[in-house]
Parts: sequence; structure tokens; C-alpha cells
Amino acid sequence: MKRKITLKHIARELDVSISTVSKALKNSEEIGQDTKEKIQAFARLYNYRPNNIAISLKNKKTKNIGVIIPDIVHHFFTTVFRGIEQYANAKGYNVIVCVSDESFDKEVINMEMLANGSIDGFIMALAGETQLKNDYNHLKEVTEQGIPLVLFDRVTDEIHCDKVIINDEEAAYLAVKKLIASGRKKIALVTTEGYLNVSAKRTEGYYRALREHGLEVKPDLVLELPYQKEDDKKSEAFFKNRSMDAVLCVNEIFAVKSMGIVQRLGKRVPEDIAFVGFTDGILSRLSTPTLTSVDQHGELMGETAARMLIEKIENDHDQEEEESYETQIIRATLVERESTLGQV
Amino acid sequence: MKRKITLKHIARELDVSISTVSKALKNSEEIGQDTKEKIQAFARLYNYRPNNIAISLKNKKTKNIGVIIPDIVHHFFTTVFRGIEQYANAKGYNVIVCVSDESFDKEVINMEMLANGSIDGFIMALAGETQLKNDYNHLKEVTEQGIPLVLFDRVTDEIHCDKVIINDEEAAYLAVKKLIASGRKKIALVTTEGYLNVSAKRTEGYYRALREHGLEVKPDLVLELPYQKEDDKKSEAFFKNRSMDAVLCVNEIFAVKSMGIVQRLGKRVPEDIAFVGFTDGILSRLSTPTLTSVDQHGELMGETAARMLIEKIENDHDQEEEESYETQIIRATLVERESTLGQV
DNA sequence: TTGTAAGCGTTATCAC
DNA sequence: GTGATAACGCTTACAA
Repeated sequence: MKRKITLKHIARELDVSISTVSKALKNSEEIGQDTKEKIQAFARLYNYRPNNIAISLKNKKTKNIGVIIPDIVHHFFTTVFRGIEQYANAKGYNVIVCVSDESFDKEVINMEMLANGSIDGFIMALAGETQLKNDYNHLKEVTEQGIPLVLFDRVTDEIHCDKVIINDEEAAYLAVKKLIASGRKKIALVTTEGYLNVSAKRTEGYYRALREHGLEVKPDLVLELPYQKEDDKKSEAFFKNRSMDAVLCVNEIFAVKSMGIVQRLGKRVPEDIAFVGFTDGILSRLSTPTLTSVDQHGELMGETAARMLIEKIENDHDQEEEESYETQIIRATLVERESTLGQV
Repeated sequence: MKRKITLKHIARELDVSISTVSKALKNSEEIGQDTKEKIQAFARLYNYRPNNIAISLKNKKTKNIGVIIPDIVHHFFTTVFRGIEQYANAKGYNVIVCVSDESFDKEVINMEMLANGSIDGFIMALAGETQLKNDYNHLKEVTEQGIPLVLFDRVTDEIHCDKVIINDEEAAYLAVKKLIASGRKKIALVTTEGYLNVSAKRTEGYYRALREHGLEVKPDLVLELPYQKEDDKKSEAFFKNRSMDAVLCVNEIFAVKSMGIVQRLGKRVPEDIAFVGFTDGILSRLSTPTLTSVDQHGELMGETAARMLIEKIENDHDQEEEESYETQIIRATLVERESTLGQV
């Protein structure tokens, strides 16, 4: 087993001082040509690599960024993560991920773990529970310590920091508007219980589109489902007992499931009922019929978040006080597929 | 901005030495009751938290584990990751993820970055390119340095280390056997090009099942598709021009796509053609018809890998030389759904 | 009971 | 040109 070699080893072996070795390896002008060559050759031979931890301690920079997301087995978060990871990596940063599992406590614990020196900044989407509790002290503490923070998707007005969101309200509005333009009149909504931030905004957009086009807003055309738990009974009853010609769903899982239920009830998609989902993932592309869906551009979102964060991290030293925070809005786009084909 | 406080600050403030503070905060018997209380109160007040980096440097343990996977927007890897993350977190470890993107170079770079002190051990699945090149020097170096490594799913015999795999060959064998038992006789295979390890094993299982049941092995009933790129033309031609009554696919994406194509060609699933996929993910549950699929138990796999790794990490100090490596086999299970219903 | 000092691996400043 | 020294934040023998 060849253990990792340190400056000290090289110094001892070549009978020079540690600082000489350090400088030689940085090709410093101070060091004589022959000594440099000798040291560099030795270092190469033994495959010397500086110890990241020691450098972190010295520089007070870890070159790590902490990402805390509610769930990892989830297309959207995964996509955002890829955007973060790619950008960060290109900039020489590593990414430490923690999953809050929608739990407030886990979010707090993970944040505290990472905040004690492990990372230079955070990128996160709030846990559902955190949004419900409306308790953001853990975020406040972190920002007060001067650790840069970027929130994405699941954000809050309570915290002043950089944010990246999509135009949820508008995207839903535009999707519904399109349905209306194609002749649909009885448009239902399938959304989540418990009012996650984003679902709430999408719901607003849905209502606004109806109102602005003089369509009646019927509360009984709105179905609220639990966020993760499967509950097909409720959906079946909903679709069986109501008349509608289009459905907006706040995510693609709800949409694909609903399409399945509706088709089993003998209705045709899109002829009888059109469907639009959010989160343009693999399900949308592979369902039958393929699903028209709002693409949230997760990867771009992640990249944007990472860019904002790294920007803050690397400029932190000078402008101490002139805190200026930005909210970037990623414009969602509607990807049209079979589930909304045709004019009614 | 309240900057993070250190032992030194506390010591200076309370006019004691750093070591006294350190000991007091660990509730050491050495320190007098009143001093302890004074120090602890002060620390609590200013919310003192030890700096992880300093501790890492001291202990030569980072409490981080490095995970390198080919892709993150991928149900199976994501599931494994969740298993790793949960177990690791419960044991007080954080997880640093790097994505190799199926690239050999990225895999090497990421490994080297992390190996220089950032992590205590690796869990990884090999990049496709790495398996093709058959070059594992980066893994060798890491293990020779005494950094524990656990490979999962995409493994290699070239490296001696702990491994976690599923019984791919057997799982495919059993799936095909089941198809045969239900009366299917002309069974096709949809697999990946380039022979990823796992696909190759599944292919073997497919062949073995046919042979053992006296069915003819027809090479033209085997379709090889590119791993990621969409190429529907090829599939369409395949299904249009051949007669078959069942299909085994090496992943659920291939399966769901194929089902779509076949249905568009006017055939019924499962009446005319039965389908079985691998990777029991969300697609399998939500496709129409729902897909019978081999559950690879990713989460268990991740948890197992994390357990093996942490075990090695925490026992490294004593048994230096008596290297004993283990290969855990997770038994895949067939989840039967609509796509294989009924007897022919 | 408290403090001093060395050490983890590096870098930077200053002396020789 | 080269080396000693201090520092990053913490732990821990060992002194006092």
C-alpha cells in the first residue's frame, strides 16, 4: 500500500525544507533551477497531490457546494441537480448532496452539518414541511454567518437571498389559455394537497386564465391529491362523476395517472379530454398518448443557481455589506404532444 | 453578520487557554465545574460549532463518502443513491456525488479530485466508456492508497474490492422462463449496443432460458439499440417485420417504447405480445398497460454498498493487510403487471 | 485544575 | 536561493 505522500515526506527525503518543496512545486522564482527539477521529479515519481483538506483549512474555502433537496428520486430535482453539478464541476467545485425527504428536521440537521465548514455555499429547494411550518431560522442563521445561499423552485419571501424560480403562475395560465383557444370549455385542475408554493402558483394561473376568458370557476372541477401517496380511488371518483373536456395537472405523474384512469373509463384522449402536465420528463414523452407538458428547464435552473452561487462565493471578500440579491425567473415552455392534439 | 466563532475566540474572551476551552466543551473531568459552566454557557450563547475541516485534518477522516455514477437523471442510479444517502447520513456521513456522464476522463478526474483527502471512501458504478476501454488504473491507484472502494452494478473483475451486484443473468433467465411457462414461444430480446456488462449478462440469461427449454435461438429476434440516443426507426422495422409473442427488454424505457410501437402497429399487449422490462421504476407502474418488470432493488443495493464501505472505513486502522473482499448479490424480483397477464 | 506545545498539511512572510 | 516560523482550528499528551 503506497500511502499518500506529503510535503514533509518529500522535504525529509530530499533533505530540504518544507517551504522549499512547497515553493518548488509552485514553480516559484525564488527556488534554484536544479532544486526545483529535483523536487518536481521526485513529486511526480511519487505522484504527490496536495491535500484538499489542508488547503481548505488554510484558505477557508472548501470548493464544495452543498445542495439540499426534498427528494432525489424525482425527475425535476434530478434534472436541476445535473445542471448544478455540471456547472459547479466545470468551475472546480464538488457537490455535496443532502436529501431533506420533505422533512423540516432533516433539512435543519443537514444544513447545520454542512454549515460548519464543509461547504462554501448552499443551493436548496425547501422541504414541504418547512414551507408548511413557515420556519426559516436555519436559513437565517446560515445567511447571517455570511454563507451564500441560493434558493430554487421552492422558495420563500422570508429570506433575502438569490433565488431561481420559474414563472409558475404564468406557465399554468398560458397552458390553460391554450386549452381554451383550442375550444375546451370545462377545464379541470389536478393539484397537490397542503399547498406547496409552486402548486399554489400554478393553481392561481389556472384560475386567472378561466376568469379572463369568462369561464366559470367551479371548485368541484379541482382535485387535490396527496403529494406522494398513491390514492387512485379519489381520482377515479373525481373523473367518473364530472363532465370535463380538459385537465391541467401540476405534475406529470398526476397527468399520466389521470390519463390512464380516464381511458379506462372509456374516454378518449385527446378527443374527449385533453391533458396538460407540468415537469416535462420521461413520462411525458413515453406515455400513451404522449403528454403535452410544461418544461421547467430544470437543467438551466440548476446551472443558473450554481452560477449565482459561485459568483457570490468568489466575490464575498470585498463587498461585505452591500448585499444585493437577485431573483432569476426561468421561463417555462409548453411542449405540445398528442394529449392536446386537435381543435374541439 | 455574526461570523463563526472558534475556540480561540472563546479562549480570548474568557481569558483561558484554548485547550481548556476544548476540554470544557467535551465535558472533560479535568476541568473545574465552574470554568466548564462558564465556557459552555458562552459557547451556547454564541452558538459555537466545531469546524469540520479542522477536525478532518486532525483525524484524517472526513466523514464524507464519494459517489461516482454515470448519470443522475436515471431512475436506477437515483434509487441506489437514495439508499446510499440514507444509510450514510444515519451513520453521520455526508455524500459527495460526481457524475461521470459515461465518460472515462470525467471518471478519472472526479476520482482524483476526491481522492486527495476529500473523502474517506468511494462507492461507484463504472462509466460505459471505462468498461469499453477496460482501463482501471484510476481505481487501482485509489485502492493502493488504501482508500476503501465499493463497486455496484457496473463492476469489473480487474479490481479487487467489495462489490454489490444483482443476479442479472438469473433474473433474465427467470423472466424468460416465466414467459415460456405462460405459453410464449417466440420470445424477442431488446438490449443495448456496446455490451454494457449488465446487458450482456441479461442477454446470457435470455439465451440460457431459451436453450434449456428447447426453444430455437434466433439472432434476428434480438434487437440492439444505442444506450441513450433515441432511434425509433430501428425498433419500428424490427417489430414490423418479425413474428413474436413476447419480448424481454433490458430496461424499462426500451420496454415502454417498444410497447408503444407495437400497439401502434395494431397488436395488443399482452394478448398478442407480452412484455417484460428491467428496472422497476415509475414508467413500469404508469405505462399502459402497466409493465411487468424486474425490480433491481436499487435502494437496498445502495444501502448495502454504503454499509460495506463504512464498515471498511471504520475498521481500516487495525487489519492493514488482511484484505478480504466480498461480493454481495442482491436478488432481483419480478413484479408482475398487466403486460404479461394471461396464458397463451 | 489549567496551560503549553506539538501536530494534522499547507501557504505566506520574513530572515538568513 | 533557502529555511524558519506562524497561521488556519482543533485535539491531546505532557507540564506546571
